[in-house]
Amino acid sequence: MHSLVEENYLKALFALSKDKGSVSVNDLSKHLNIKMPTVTNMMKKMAFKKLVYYESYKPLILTKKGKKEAALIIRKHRLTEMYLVEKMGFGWEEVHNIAEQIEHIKSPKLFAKMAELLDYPKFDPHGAPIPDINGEMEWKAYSKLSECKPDDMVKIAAVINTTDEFLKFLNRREIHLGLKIKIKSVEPFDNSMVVKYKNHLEETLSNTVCKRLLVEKF
Amino acid sequence: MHSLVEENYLKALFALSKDKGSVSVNDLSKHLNIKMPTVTNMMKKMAFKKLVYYESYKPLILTKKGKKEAALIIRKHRLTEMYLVEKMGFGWEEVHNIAEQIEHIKSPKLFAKMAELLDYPKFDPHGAPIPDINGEMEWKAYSKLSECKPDDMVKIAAVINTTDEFLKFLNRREIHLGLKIKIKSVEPFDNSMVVKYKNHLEETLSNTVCKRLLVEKF
DNA sequence: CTAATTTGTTAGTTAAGACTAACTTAATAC
DNA sequence: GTATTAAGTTAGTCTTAACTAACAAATTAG
Ligand SMILES: [Mn+2]
Ligand SMILES: [Mn+2]
Ligand SMILES: [Mn+2]
Ligand SMILES: [Mn+2]
Repeated sequence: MHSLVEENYLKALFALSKDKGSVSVNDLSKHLNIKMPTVTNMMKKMAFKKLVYYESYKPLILTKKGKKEAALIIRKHRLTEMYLVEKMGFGWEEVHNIAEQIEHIKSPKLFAKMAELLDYPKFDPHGAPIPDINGEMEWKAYSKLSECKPDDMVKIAAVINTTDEFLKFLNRREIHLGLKIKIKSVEPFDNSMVVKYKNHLEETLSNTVCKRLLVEKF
Repeated sequence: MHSLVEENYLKALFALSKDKGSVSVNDLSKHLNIKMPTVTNMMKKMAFKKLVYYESYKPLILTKKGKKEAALIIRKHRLTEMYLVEKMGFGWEEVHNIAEQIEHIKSPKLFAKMAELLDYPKFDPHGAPIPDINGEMEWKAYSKLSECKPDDMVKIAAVINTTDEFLKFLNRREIHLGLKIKIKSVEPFDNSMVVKYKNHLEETLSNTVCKRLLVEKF
């Protein structure tokens, strides 16, 4: 088994390599708030464990094994978040920090039970996909709300770059997963949007907000 | 806050000082499976933090602060066990190892929620009392089944020195908390008991077993 | 009461995982 | 194409929490 520390490196590598497929020592260092020499050291250790490909001065790449183990930790994280929201009554803005700890619990049975009680959920409370027991996961082809046009009718499918503050902001605006939104207009100078939903007939959302909302058109 | 390691020392000190009120370095060392010099070192560190009274060659005594913090960890442990059994469908023999990990989670809200959902339980699945939010707890005046006499009618109130194996043994015999038992006879040479309960009309329980079962007479 | 045994302490070592300082390689700017 | 800046590595240090070996104190036995 891996230490809690290694597990957090794995998750960070996985998250950061989303697009390019590789990560720089610098990025990883910043993401984890750990100085670069410490990261270099840990990468050598994890390379020895076949979790990551490491060569001096080259980008870091997760091995197949590393990717799978990362995905399984993310599975535990997202199952936990879903469990806390669905079965214990937490708000979606409260669960990340608890899941950050519980994801390291060693008990396949606990997470199997969560999955069972939740009826094998496919998404976490923020709309992110929950990897299956083999670490397989795929993001659906969502668009960002910021890329939509006036008169588009969309449904909120996921929230990205979620901080507690951002989620509390959405709570105050009564914006949640599954919400149907109509785009009334887009301000050309700051790309903010005026949208309509439920009993909010004219709500303005900044581009910062719109870039963090993934939507499905319908 | 304290480290996971310190928390485990606190729990061990609390558990071992049940009777005498103090613990030897040797006992603590054996209980935690940690060599004596390591324990001595840790006691000095915890004495500095005012968790334990420590003087060379004297028995270890928890401070009021140490006792309270230990009790609050035990509260988290027992709430978790109760939650796993009552809300997630685990057997009483499956929950200890999970609780051993979850007791270290830093989230007052998680445990507040468990307590609320369980309707502020007073006992864990093994009959042990759950300390309140101030770390207060008291064992009721139970007797050991081994100390009962023929023809006594008793109710199983708690199980002590619980190992998974012992609990599985009780499962096979259909012995559980709340079960009403009649003592038919006691074998004088090995103190084993012949008892009657439910549809078990003549079950023999060894003294080892009877010493681990706490009962209420009625 | 002394001897043997058990218990406890001191000193020194180790591994994990962090850090800083100094140096090297790679990337970017001019 | 050299100079500057940014990124990455090496070497050495620190803290936590473990260990062993050696010694000292306390307890128990005869
Ligand atoms: Mn999360
Ligand atoms: Mn984590
Ligand atoms: Mn337990
Ligand atoms: Mn524990």
